[in-house]
Amino acid sequence: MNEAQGLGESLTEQVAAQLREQVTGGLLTPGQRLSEVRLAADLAISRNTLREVFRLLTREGLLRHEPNRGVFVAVPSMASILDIYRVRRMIELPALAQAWPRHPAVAQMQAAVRLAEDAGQDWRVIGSANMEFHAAIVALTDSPRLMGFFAQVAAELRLAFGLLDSPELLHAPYVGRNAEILSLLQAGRPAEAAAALETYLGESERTVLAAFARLG
Amino acid sequence: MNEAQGLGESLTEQVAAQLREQVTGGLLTPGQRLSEVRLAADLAISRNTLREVFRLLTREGLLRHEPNRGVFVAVPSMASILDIYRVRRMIELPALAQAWPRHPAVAQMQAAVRLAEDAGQDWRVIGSANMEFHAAIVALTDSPRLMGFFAQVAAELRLAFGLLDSPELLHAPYVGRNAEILSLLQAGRPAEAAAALETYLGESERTVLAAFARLG
DNA sequence: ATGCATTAAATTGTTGAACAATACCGCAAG
DNA sequence: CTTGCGGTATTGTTCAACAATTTAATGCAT
Repeated sequence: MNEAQGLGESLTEQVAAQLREQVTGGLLTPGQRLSEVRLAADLAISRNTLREVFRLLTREGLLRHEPNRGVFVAVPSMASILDIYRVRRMIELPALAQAWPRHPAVAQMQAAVRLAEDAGQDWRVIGSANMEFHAAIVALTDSPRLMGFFAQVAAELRLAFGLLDSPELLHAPYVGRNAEILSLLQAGRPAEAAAALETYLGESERTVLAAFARLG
Repeated sequence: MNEAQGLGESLTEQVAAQLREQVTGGLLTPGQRLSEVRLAADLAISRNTLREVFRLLTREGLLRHEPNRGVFVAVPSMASILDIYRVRRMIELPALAQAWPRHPAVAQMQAAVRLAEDAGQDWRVIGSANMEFHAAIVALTDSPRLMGFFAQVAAELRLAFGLLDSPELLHAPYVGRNAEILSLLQAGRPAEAAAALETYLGESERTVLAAFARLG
């Protein structure tokens, strides 16, 4: 079990990234139970290593661990979505309002906008680019802790998105807004950019909650 | 290895709590290397279980993991302290400013204040009570994500405190301020309470940074 | 002595098997 | 229909082994 080792990264972290992708990408259904023996066999790793991965992703909030019962894909609730958007406001708004318009992360924001604009109808790429845009906003703070925390929360949100029916409606309307926020920031008007982001988040939250309520 | 099982909690989490306490309590020196075989023997657990614990605490920021070299107790830097206080401001100030004066967490705040007042000269208890006070402030938000994030950051800060020489100076001056903040909140003046907390955090940060600079 | 390549020892990374402890499931009895 | 009981599957934890890598030691040439 040592063929395609990804240079420096331990197997545990590789598999963690892989599983993270599968969970947030919707390949694994929320609530689904993950059998240790079966999943270990599927991933071609040992059960012990898989348990290390489980501990990682459980702390990230993507998996839920019930003692002596197993681990399950976390199932997003209305409360968790409300909480996530609250955290996003608390982090993203000050980050943007206090931003230095020539911060390196602005380039990341621009790259994410371009990526979304050139993505055509591929909502998967659009969604990913959208999240990169907001991660770049948080990167404006130069705070490793905020960036890590946001990445975690963003992963949880992606998990919730995967539960909804029409994902294109959740991302597509916002690529234009991202571009607007970016140009406001580049024009040296961070306060207005933050204001635009606030309405953005409000609408996004409403959309997500509505789509969520439509499921029961 | 199944004598004093702590009712429901898995052994991994028990040991994680134990190690967390040892790290934040200063029993383990920052930078110190933690040998898997030796520590596993000391804790009377298997190496595999210990590795699960390592993964937990590494993600919490208390340990650092260098591939193929081992795990070390994280060593706080000036940058990390600055970052931590920035996060604290961002979380605690809005939490207090928007607080409902009759929120259940107010009781926790009060309990922490009393505990500190009755602690005499035991700076260990005072420091612990102080942290509980601020955790209670975050609990005012009813946000599980913010609470978890704060707990993590607070643990990192305790780790940094352990590095400093006169810990009583870091906590003792602030028990009075905590009481003041609490009474302002109970009096229905959360804005003023938040303002008091802001000066509190500013002074505390300056004190910590000064003590830290005194080490090199 | 100093610098450097090579070998040996120690440690981490990962696996597989084993067993205990717990939860799950079907079935019989009341 | 519920309760109690056993059998089975799964998780929790340990142990022993080996591969891979780092660290230390050794010896040699300068």
